[in-house]
Amino acid sequence: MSDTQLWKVAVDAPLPEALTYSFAEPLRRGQLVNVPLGKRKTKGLVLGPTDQVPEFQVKAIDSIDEEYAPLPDTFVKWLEWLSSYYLHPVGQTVQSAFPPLKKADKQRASKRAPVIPQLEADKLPDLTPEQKTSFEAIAAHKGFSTHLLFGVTGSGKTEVYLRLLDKVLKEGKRGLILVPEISLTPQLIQRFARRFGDKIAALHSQLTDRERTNQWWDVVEGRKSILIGARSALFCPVPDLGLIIVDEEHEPSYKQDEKLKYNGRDAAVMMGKLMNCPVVLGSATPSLETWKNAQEGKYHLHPLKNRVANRSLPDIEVIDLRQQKADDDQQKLIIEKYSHLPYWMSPQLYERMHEVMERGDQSALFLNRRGIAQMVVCPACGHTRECPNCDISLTLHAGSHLVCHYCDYHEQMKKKCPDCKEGELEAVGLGTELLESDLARLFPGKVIARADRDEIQSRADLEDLIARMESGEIDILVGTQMIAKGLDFPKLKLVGLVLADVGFNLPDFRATERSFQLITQMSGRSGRHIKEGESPGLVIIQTFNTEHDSLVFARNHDYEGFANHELNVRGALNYPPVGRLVSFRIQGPHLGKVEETARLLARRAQSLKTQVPQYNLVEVLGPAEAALAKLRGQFRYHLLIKSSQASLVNPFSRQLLGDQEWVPSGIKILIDIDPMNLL
DNA sequence: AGCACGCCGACT
DNA sequence: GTCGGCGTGCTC
Repeated sequence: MSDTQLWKVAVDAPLPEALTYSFAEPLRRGQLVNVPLGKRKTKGLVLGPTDQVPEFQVKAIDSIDEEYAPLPDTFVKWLEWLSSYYLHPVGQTVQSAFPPLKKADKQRASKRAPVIPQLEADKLPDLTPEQKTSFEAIAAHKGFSTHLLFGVTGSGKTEVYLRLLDKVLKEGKRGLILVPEISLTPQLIQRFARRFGDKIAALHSQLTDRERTNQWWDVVEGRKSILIGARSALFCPVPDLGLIIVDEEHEPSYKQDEKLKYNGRDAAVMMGKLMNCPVVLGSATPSLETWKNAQEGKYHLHPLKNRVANRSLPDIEVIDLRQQKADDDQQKLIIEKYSHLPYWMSPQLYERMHEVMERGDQSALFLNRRGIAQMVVCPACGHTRECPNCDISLTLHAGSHLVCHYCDYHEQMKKKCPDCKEGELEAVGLGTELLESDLARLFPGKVIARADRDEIQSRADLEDLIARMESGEIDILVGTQMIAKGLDFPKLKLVGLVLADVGFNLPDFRATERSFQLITQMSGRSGRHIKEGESPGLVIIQTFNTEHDSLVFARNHDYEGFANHELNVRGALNYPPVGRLVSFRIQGPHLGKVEETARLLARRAQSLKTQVPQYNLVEVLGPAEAALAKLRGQFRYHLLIKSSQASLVNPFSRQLLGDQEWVPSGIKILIDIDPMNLL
């Protein structure tokens, strides 16, 4: 071997570490190179030179990929942090930093609408005093600092973002704004396009590979100075980054739940730190993680307490669904009068819907369950139809279709119970499809639309629905939480949560937080355009548990009260954000082997605890069958690692997994650092 | 992730 | 006999 330099290269393969290659010519960290790997060729990212001469035969890098200039050092650092923090193979982490196709050599005319529309410039609205204060306080920061823009819905957070971006642009820097995929609608992009014209680029899941590639180059080569996108937009190396904004920072969808299980919000804060620029997190219902950081002074808090134009918050009315006893004659009369209502519709909700529609306004009903019924049960033997691949009951849809909501398995519902062959299967439960058909009966002649994953499959479907809501064609909208977020309809004056309990009882320590957020978001949909003097919008929440923590605080619009209360609850058990959590999932096609490996993992964890003194602050929970014990033919077990000492969980998890040579074949172990979903 | 090797069932 | 099914193992 000659004295050619050795390099650490992160190759595109699921290897825990970078591999060592030689190259006779000069090379730079961040450069994409072509390397041989086994019998094939692949791409790799140069992480840096190394002096360590390995005992095996080192291969040479084939060539430099001339298409890409080396990625900036801070950006490579960010990729390395992602890989090490989330325990994901470094080679597969760095691949996301490149566009899917080769650079286009000439612009070809596309039949698709442009990614960013050309629009007339907007004139600047005046800032409210609160907006002005927040803007100035954030704008005073040049280097890394994290800000929580805590603004109730309708308080004008977006206008603050726009002003901050405008300032950053005037300083010759670039801005990156992350939004949840679901709210990355043409309306939002239009709003940015009206302010910043052709300086905008966008990256989201609806783009073709060619559009994505072109947007990437537009940003990287500086033709566009603001990038707006879903969490994956973080992987576009924006030059001269001066500001990162994460809108709706509490959204669970910022967490990727496969492959590299990163949280876009946390990764954005780390990027701000490495790029030395401010990060603004915006929310009406901040995650407890962010709220805690703001309370402790790690993040700067900027409250926006008032809605613009002094629109008042809607009234929240909680309806107790527990059956009322007919004690007296008057009660009997009332029960008699409303006996035609389905059990899920309270007389109060029914009357309010009538009132709203008589005024020509719209109502919307939410229920976080699709279909007609959660399950079909045989009344004779108690048999429920379950998915053959997943441990979950099949949901009844129109046309007697039974569907698995996890793997999309379909079957036709049989009349007779397939188990005892005697009873006739009965539908139990409630779903959006059932609401829709009941409503059609209760409000004949009214236009009812449904918005759930079955009905709204593409962006075009959603666009169409939005247009029909805006034009006032639709009287009643029924949907899952798909429509709880971000939508803004002037004539929507009543929002109903049909059964709040669906969210209360999920097997997840964040269930109460999620409920609070959902209720608050829903209230944000109602009466956004009330004029001075008009009565405020109305929110009706139906529940069997009127005293649930999330309701008690949400009905008073008391986020701070809720957050402080919930932080105490979490702290008592060291749950995040007070403690840290890592979830290990053990899965495979044979139950016995999965169980055995889960127990082996737990034994390794217990023995690791005794080897390092500080690890007595680490709790090992489980192993236990996962809440979703079987999914797509794979049995699943969980092991949870919890600690009050945040810095311990990552090294503990890394050591626990070790070289993975102890893992038997046919078993996969998936690690989720800071999990959002414990199913 | 690929791409090999390797060891059993049904094919011209 | 051998073509190919996908379980198992390795990649500087």
